[in-house]
This record gives sequence, structure tokens and C-alpha cells, in this order.
Amino acid sequence: MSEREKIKVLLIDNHPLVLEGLKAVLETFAHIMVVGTAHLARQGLDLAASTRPTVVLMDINMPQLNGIDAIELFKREVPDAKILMLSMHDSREYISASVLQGAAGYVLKDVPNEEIVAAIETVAGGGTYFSSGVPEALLQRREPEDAAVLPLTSREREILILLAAGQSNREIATVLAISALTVETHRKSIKKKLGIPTTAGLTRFALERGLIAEA
Amino acid sequence: MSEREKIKVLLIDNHPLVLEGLKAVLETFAHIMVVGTAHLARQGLDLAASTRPTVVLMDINMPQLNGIDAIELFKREVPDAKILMLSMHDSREYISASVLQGAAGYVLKDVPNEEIVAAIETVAGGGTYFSSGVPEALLQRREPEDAAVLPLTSREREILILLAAGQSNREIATVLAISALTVETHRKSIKKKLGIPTTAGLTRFALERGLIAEA
DNA sequence: AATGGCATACCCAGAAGTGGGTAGCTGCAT
DNA sequence: ATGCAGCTACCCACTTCTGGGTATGCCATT
Repeated sequence: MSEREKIKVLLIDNHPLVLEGLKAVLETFAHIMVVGTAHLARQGLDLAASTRPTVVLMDINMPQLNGIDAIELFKREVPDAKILMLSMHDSREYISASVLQGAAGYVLKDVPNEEIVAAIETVAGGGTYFSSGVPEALLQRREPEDAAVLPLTSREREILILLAAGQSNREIATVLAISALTVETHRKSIKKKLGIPTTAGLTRFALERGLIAEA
Repeated sequence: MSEREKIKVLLIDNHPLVLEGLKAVLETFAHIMVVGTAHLARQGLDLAASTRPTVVLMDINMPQLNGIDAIELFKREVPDAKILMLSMHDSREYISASVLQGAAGYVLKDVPNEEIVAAIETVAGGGTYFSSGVPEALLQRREPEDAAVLPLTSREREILILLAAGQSNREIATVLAISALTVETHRKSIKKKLGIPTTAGLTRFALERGLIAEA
């Protein structure tokens, strides 16, 4: 990994302590240069315009304009800059949102300094970096226990699956060799038990629980 | 990123050319040592037991025992080794499966050598590394082009989203301040264009495209 | 023996969706 | 300017779903 040029980093975090700490740490690395610090996303945008950083290391939780919404603005302001998100949370929402907005990486605040540096190097090189555990968070699915929590009887679950797969009452009746009227009765109980009135809702429910495949 | 000890890498790929090429490239880096090469996963397992590599760089497509199934065996044989998957495909299935099995990273074969080196360094350091584009593949929703591929008009997309979210024609009509009849017309075009006749199917479609949230 | 949960089956009236049309209006592009 | 695509709106006949019932046989628990 040969860096002939310094990596220009812009730091944005509304916690002064974090900001200073990061700056101090990063400046001990010869190939990294902190070109600016900001405690609000808007400030950071201005600074980015003038300093043209290689990497923008930005916190997610910030007042006024949060980091995730800010990504889009940075993409517009400095399209070449790589956005590396910094967060205390490994929540699926945040991570998904960051990736979707175009962040090049996502680092948790409680990782060792070396990892943050590694992340900066990686995204500066055009790669993506995600803290350990993050990819798992993206994929998290929990079928085992949910199946037990399901208040449905096995017959109802069976019917829910077919319903969610797009089968009509009549089709399900044929498949299960029962009357369509019976299917309707089951459908009623399912909706009642789950408190979901619509077919679309049932489909989403089934998908969430992993009862039916996603593709 | 100071590596005082050499990173011991085990290479597994059933293509001799790839294997030799990788070995040659990696050996030009002073801090990386190739401790073994294997063209089958089983061979690699044996080698791993004796050479205790830091990183196992393994192809996914291999005869007899594929790389993904092999991950589990490596985890058992050499728990400390980091598994870095190498693949020609950025298919969601492969990537998901790799991450779930416990791989520390996923690199595409067509990336520059430097990226492979960076990936090895990163996973050796306890991080995770995913080639550019891979996290997006995990989330399988790249709206820009997907939106373009969607044969729907913006209005239709809007209505599809509401439909999939479980709204009835009438509700959608209220929200969009148009006639329920118009909503039905749109619904017809959507189903026709997508070739999906059922609401459940539309919901699944919308979920797959990331048009609506999963939870 | 009895209670209750489950699966089965049916009735009914009203609401909603389906699939086939037609058609006016706007705006963009050839 | 002409035409086409998209959004709007409506008609009709038909099917399906909805939500409220009732009811019977089975089986396990009490």
C-alpha cells in the first residue's frame, strides 16, 4: 500500500473530544493530513469545498443535519471525496442508509485507532471498509426464535405462506385439498391474530419472518 | 499500519494460473509470506493445519468442495485464520453465504493487485474487507440504475410503493388526491408491465427492489 | 365428562379488486 | 405539427376478498 501523497482527511463530529482525539491520533501518521475539523455537517460542507479532502470522516449523530442526510450533500459538493461514516451504533438502519447514500465505509467508534486508520487508507484507495460485525448486521435474519413466537397454528402458517406467495384462496384450497371456504376461515384467523388486515401486509410479515424466500 | 510480523497467507484456487499469479504478486511484498498453495479445498485444509496461516485466501468456485462450504471446515481446523474469499462473481448469494459462514472479506478477482494486498492486510488486522460494490450487492438495491431498469413511470412507482405497503386503491387515491379509478388504471399498467398478477407478488417485487423497507 | 383449541365447512351482504375497454389532456420529442 | 407517452378518469361484468356469523367432528387437557 504505497501512499506517495498524503491522504487529506476532513473530520466532522459534534463532540469536541472525539474531534480532538481523532485529530491527534491521525496526525501521528505521516501519510495522513487532517485538513479540517467541523462540529456540524454544514460547516463540514463549507470546509470540504475549500480543502477538497480525500476522505470525509463523519459522525452520524449530529444536531441539525445528521450524517446520513449529509452524505448526499457531500457527494454533490465534493464528488471525489470518499465518505467514511463514524458511529457508535451498528444498527442495521444506519448502515444500510449509509451504504445506500453512497458512503464508502462505516466504522464504529469503539474500534482501535489502527482500524480507523486502516479504514481511511482503504477508502482513500477506492475500497470500502466496514467494521467487524457490520456485514453481519446487514444480513441479520432471525428465523429460529421467531417461528416459535408465531401465534399461528401449523395449518395457519401453511396457509399464510401460500397466501404471501401470491396464491388466491381458491388456489390454496386446491393445493391443500380443502374447501376454499375453509381457507377463508383460516385467513380470517391469521389476519385477526396478527392484526394485519391486508394481503400486502401478510406478505411483508412472511418475508420478515423468513417464511417465504425473498427472490 | 505497522506489521512487525509477516502475514502468513494460504492460497487456494483450482486454477493453477491464478494460484501462481497470486503467489508471485504477493511475494513481492515483504510483509506477506505465502505459506502454501492448494488447488482443492481439502488440500488446503491439510496445509492449513500444518502451516497455521494468518489469512486463507480462497476461491469460491472449486470442484468437489466449494469455497463457501469449506469456510466452516477452516473455522474448525484453524479458528484463528481469517478467511478471505476470492470470486469472479459479485452475486448476492455468494457474498451473503460467505459472510454468514464467517468469512472476513470478499474480493473480486478482477480488482488490482493492490486491493488484494489491502484486503489481506485488513483482514489480518482483524477487520473485514469487501471489494467495491460488494456492500451494495449485499443490500441489493442500487436505485440509480435499478430505477432506470424499472419499466415503470414515476407515478406508477409511487403507486406500487403504496400498494406494496398495504394500502388499498381507495387509500392511495386519498393520499395522492386522485380518483380511485385512476389508481386502478395505474395498478393495471403496473401488473401488466411487470407481469405480476397478484398483490403479494407486487409486494415481494417492491421489497426486492428496495422500494419499500423490510421492517 | 367436559371444556377448549383446532381444522373443517358453510351463509351472507357488502366492499374491493380484475381485466377488458375508451378517452381527454399535457408535455416532450421528432 | 404530429405523434407518442404518461396521467388522469370512467364504464362494465366478473371474481375475489372481507368480516360478521354458525356449526361439526376431533383430540387433548382438565
